[in-house]
Formats: sequence, C-alpha cells, structure tokens
Amino acid sequence: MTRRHQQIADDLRSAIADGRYPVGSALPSDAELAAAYDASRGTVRQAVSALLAEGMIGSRQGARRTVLTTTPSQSFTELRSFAQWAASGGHAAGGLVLESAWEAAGGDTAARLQVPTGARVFRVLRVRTLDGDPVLLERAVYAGWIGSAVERLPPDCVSVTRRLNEDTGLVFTHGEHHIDALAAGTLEARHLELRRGSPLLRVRRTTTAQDGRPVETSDDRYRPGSVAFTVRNSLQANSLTRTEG
Amino acid sequence: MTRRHQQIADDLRSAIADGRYPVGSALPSDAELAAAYDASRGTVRQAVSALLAEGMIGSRQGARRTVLTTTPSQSFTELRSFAQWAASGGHAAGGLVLESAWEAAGGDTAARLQVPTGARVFRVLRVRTLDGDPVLLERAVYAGWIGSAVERLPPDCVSVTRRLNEDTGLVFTHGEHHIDALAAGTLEARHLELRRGSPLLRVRRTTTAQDGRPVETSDDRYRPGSVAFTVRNSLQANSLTRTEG
DNA sequence: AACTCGAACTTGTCTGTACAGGCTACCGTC
DNA sequence: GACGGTAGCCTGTACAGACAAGTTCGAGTT
Repeated sequence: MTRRHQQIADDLRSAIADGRYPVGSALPSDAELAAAYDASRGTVRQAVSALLAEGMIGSRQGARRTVLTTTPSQSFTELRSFAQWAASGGHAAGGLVLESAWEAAGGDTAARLQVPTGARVFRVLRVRTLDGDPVLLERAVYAGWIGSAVERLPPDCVSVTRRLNEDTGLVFTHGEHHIDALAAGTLEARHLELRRGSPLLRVRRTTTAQDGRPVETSDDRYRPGSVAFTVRNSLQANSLTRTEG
Repeated sequence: MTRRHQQIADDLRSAIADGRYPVGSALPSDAELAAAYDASRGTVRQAVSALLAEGMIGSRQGARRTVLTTTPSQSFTELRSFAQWAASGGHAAGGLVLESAWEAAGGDTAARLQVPTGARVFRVLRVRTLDGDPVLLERAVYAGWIGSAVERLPPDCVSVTRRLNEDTGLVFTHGEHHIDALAAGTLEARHLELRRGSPLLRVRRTTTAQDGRPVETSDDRYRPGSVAFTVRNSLQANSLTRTEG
C-alpha cells in the first residue's frame, strides 16, 4: 500500500516528465488537484512540496506553481549505489577490490565514523568500471560493526549497497558529499589509465544508517569526463554548501 | 512578522548548533515541542521537516528523531553570492570584470536561459578574489531582460547578487549546479596564477528567479584547495544527482 | 489610452482531530 | 536469568476548516 501523497507526487512527476505540463507552464491549483485526486488539500500540498524540494517546480504565494524542469532527481539509493546508477543509464558497472584490511582508525577517519581513535575499521581500495573502462578509484573505510559483512563479499561484487542490504538489512539514509578537484597521483594514474597530474574529481563522502550511525566514509576519485554531479536547490530546500578547501 | 514554523525551525537549529541537543541525542517529541512552543503539531512538524530536508536530523516512524549534525547548511542566498559566503567565513571578497559584451546566444546558452537561439544576452568574464588571492574565474551569461542592469554595475562590484537585488528587486530562488573537474587552460593559468594543466573544479550553474525565468548561466572555475562544495542529502530529500560526463 | 481599484483566485500558514504502524520499555512467565 | 508479549508512546498519514497575504485580471474612471 503506497501512500496517498506519494502516489500523487509520482503521478505529477511522470506527468511533467511526459510533457503534459511543459517547462514554464502552470500546474493546476491545490483545489483542482485535490478534486482530481479526491484527496484533501493537505495531502496534495504534501505531494507538491516534494516536487518543490526536488526543484522540479517553482512556487510563490498567490501565483500558480510553474514547472522548472522535466528531469527528476535520482533517488538517494541510485546516488549511493554506483551499480544502480549505471544500470539506470543503460551501462554495465563493474568493480574489483585491489586491497582490503582491518586497521586502526586514524584521527580523521575516526571522527567521520564517530568512533574512538584507534577503533578497528575495515579499509577497502576498489576500482569501479563503467562499460569496462575504469572511471573511479574508491578508498572506503567501513565501521567495525559492518566491516565483517563487507569482508565476506566477493572482490568483484558489482553492487555493494545491494548485497549489504540483502545480507544485513542495512539501509543508507543520509549522506554528506564533499566535492573538490585534485591532480592524479601514481596510483590513480595506473588504475584509471591516465597520466600523473591529470585533473581528478574527488568526492569524499560519509554515509549514515537509519539510526544515525555512520556506516562508511570514502574518498572517491573520478576520471574527468566520465562522471559529473548535479545539485538542484532552491530557497525552500538547500543542501549545497560552499566550503573552504 | 516572521512565520511561526520558521521561528521554531530557527530556534531548533540554534539549539542544535549550541549543543543543547548533541549529535546522536534525541529531539523532544512532536507533542512536547507543540506544548513548549504553544503551537499545533502541524506547525511543529512543518518546522521539523525543514531540518529533516537539510539533513540535520534523522527520523523513522515510531522512534524519536535524532540529531545527525550540528553544522547547518548555508542559506541559498549565501551559496549564490560569493561575497556573502566569504563574509560569513570572515574573509574579504573581491571581484573584477575583465571583459563584458552583448552578444547573440549560442545553442547551449540559449537552451539554458530558455531564450531563442540568437537572442541578445550579456556575457561577463570576471575574476573573484578571496583575501586578495584570485580563486575563481567566472564566465557568466545574463538573460537580456536583466543584462542592462548588470551592465550598469561597476566593474569591481563586490556583491553582484546584492546589488541586483537592491537595484531591481531580483531574488534568486532556484539553482542547478553541475560539478566536474578539468585542466586549466592558458586563460585560467594566467588569471588564477597557476600552471597550465593544473586541475580545476568547474561548476556550471543556472540560476532562476521567483517566477521560474532563468536569470544567469555561468561556468565557474575554482582554483583547487581554495573552495570545495558539500552536499548533504537523505532518503527524504535528495537533490544530488550523478550524471554522465 | 492609461491608470486605479477591487473582486476573485491561489498559495501560505495554522489549528484540531483521528487513525495506522513502528518502537521501546516494562512486566510476567518459564 | 532469559525470553516473549503487550501497553503506551511516537511518528507518519490524512482530512476539514479558517484566515492571511500575494497575484491576476477586468471593470470603471480619469
């Protein structure tokens, strides 16, 4: 049983994607939508506010809401999982673990995972490929309580996220992504098949489980031209922050 | 007269920032907050959902909400305006227009600004400095209806956003940011004081006014190490998208 | 023809109520 | 002491009504 407001939101999203409401056009009013879906205005507003937060529509008091873009954001799951993202774009994802080991968490890592310095954590160095081409070198560190589940995964496991969810019921619910650029070192040059000094896109991320415990922190280095990130935001919902390097 | 739900949200934000609710601790329940602020549960939930969307707190049905992080996101205005961002971090921002001209919009630019190909647009090449050091080369293109206001600004105008707001009442409400990495060319090398081929962080963004009309589209190239971007997201609110390069 | 004013409409805000479904802590049993 | 079940709490969802504040458009006036 899907929720009423979610049904309405999904329906509006696909209506916009289909072009029934082109970019720049006005959406029906709360009252019209409530009548059309036979729901209360509160429920309709809950659905609409989801699209608002995604930046798909704009809204000002008094004026009808207008469509801003037809391409919806990916779901969080799709973002978190390299494999699921690739699959949704019709590409084949691959992965290979180059190194993995238990070790004591250093200061930075410990802080990001919210564990004491020196706590046992599981470190993994992984190459990710898209249609056979290496595009991403991933240095991930998993918290101790999930590390052994990661250790049991096959080294060429395509979707780590999916397997962890199947094996342990783990669901990622929050993430923080820190994005900057840097030059490729020897290691990146070798595994991503480019020259030392080439520009790389670096994403340092920390992912958190339902209960707020950090699960994983990672330093991902992308080959330029292969992958980019898009953030859509608004006055109402802003998740992007500029920080000092 | 600020809104009730916004007051409550602000109060909760500062309570979290102050450490009254440390990371990992539980927030009071809807009922308790409603009693404390003398508001209905609906209003409290509206306030709490703002923090939820910002990723400051986590929530699951049945369990109390927990604090995920104490550092709030910047407001959208602060993100949009380089000068206001710098000021909030205690730095001095500067800017200098190197070139500017009216020209006909090319295909890409026209599409991003949602104007016909060949429409008159105003292009500006600007260097931005932080505490005197050049950190950002900005290639911005403004839509025709706002271009003349931009043209009237002094070339060393520090906060373009603020001046446009004062002069024309313009408010930026939505933005789309596309982030990747690339190597510095001759122009970037000269103005950002680095070598050709050095890695740069590129942010291509399009900003939209209240009524949904695109105002500005820009290609910003940041010197690495000076500025980074952070995105915080969750199952409930996700604005980050991974795209093909 | 240009301008002003107002009525109708639309979104934003707030309250109150009700029920469903997940979570926790306590209590009694084995 | 370990285990299981349940009552009470808490969040999610949904509905109905009311007013505030901003927008739009047309009628009437200048």
